[in-house]
Amino acid sequence: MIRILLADDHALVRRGVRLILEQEPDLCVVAEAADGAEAVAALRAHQVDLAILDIAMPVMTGLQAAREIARHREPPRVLMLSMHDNEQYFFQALKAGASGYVLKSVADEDLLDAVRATMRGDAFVYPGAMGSLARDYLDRLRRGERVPDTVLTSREDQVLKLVAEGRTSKEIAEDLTISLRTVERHRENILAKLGMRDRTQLTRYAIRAGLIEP
Amino acid sequence: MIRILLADDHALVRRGVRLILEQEPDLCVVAEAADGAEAVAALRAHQVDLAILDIAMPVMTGLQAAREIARHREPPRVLMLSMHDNEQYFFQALKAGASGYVLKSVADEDLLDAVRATMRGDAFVYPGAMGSLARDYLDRLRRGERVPDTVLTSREDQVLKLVAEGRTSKEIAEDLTISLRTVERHRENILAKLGMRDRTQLTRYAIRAGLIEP
DNA sequence: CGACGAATGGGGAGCGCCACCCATTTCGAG
DNA sequence: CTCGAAATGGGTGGCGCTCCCCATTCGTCG
Repeated sequence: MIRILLADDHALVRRGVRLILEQEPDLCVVAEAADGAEAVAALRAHQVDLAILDIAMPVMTGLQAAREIARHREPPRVLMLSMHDNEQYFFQALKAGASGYVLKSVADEDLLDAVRATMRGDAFVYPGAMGSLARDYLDRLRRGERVPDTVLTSREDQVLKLVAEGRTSKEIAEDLTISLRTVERHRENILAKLGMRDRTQLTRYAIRAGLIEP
Repeated sequence: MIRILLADDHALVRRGVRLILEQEPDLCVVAEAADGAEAVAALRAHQVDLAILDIAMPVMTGLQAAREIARHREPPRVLMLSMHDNEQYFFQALKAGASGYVLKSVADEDLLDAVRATMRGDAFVYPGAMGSLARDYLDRLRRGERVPDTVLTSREDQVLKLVAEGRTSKEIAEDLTISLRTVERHRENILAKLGMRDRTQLTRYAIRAGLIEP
């Protein structure tokens, strides 16, 4: 019997996925959560074998929750649920310690396959239409190549979130109690790392990355 | 027997909502669609009493599909499914001829209630946590007051889309072969109408409105 | 017809954003 | 211990964005 924690901010989606999962006799959803913080809390209250986390959730995103969960003594497996076939997400899920990455656009059989593959201990699972960048990445991993780490630092993530929310550099500097120049420095580094040129692209990226809600 | 068309770009969500609906003996999902264009096409092929449309879909959004459907001779009822409790969406759904507006964050019973209320011919339905602005709006409608039309013009929509994609005013002016000053004029009007102050907020709005993908 | 909104265009002021240059401190990995 | 990466801070210049002012030409609706 596989005990599952299901986290998604939309009750309707949660209910639907639960019905899909519980059509299988050996799968049982023992807890639900509407955001990342609830998910982490639920893990303390319930014995869970597998956590299925939506990426885009308020309060704490699925990615943040996965990082938190990975620090436990006996962490459950983690399957990330995502809206879009986005490579940045995929990389971050990988780094956050997830065992799989499933798109909401896949069929229900693919979700069930991913659940079983993950519980068997298979390597990183990504069923359905796999993006070419993601496939390249997994191929290179299997060949033992190391890949450049393009992910932002935690401070840059923090600044990016505020930028994408529409705050000005001055406001961000006051929030973080650092100099205006340092905020602008972080912004420059973020733009350069992501190959972008202005705030609007950062906003869309932050939404894709689950840092903010649309 | 109520025959339902279900349109959502995520197969997993579609499957889940279908399971919720078909727990009721008198509800039957006779067709599914992954975008607005498919939904409109499916209506020609099937006899449908109720169309449940997700707002955010590729190719053609649920709002565009609803406007299209409203032009039919005997249009089915339309229930909009939305991710967020956003007033702009709500207004647009109303104008597009929808009979109801249901948040994905509501419980499954609320969805079923909305389906039945809509089929009974009840006025605009909005179960669950209703935003204060939306409630005001419906109250004023019931009292017969007329409300100001805050929706953007088609030209403004066009400019907004390009702004949200990160194009500069100069680039937009070249695209639309109009003056730089006219583009800036449109931008000012858009910001004023929506009560926003910069491009990042416009980007998030455009994503919520389904004008662009994240 | 007259009024109003939509679309078009212009000038100017102020500030935020982004790109380029420079630096120091701290901390962890090799 | 040394080297690099992360975080901190400074200066300068150009251009984009936003907010004021102004205008004309169309439609449409009462």
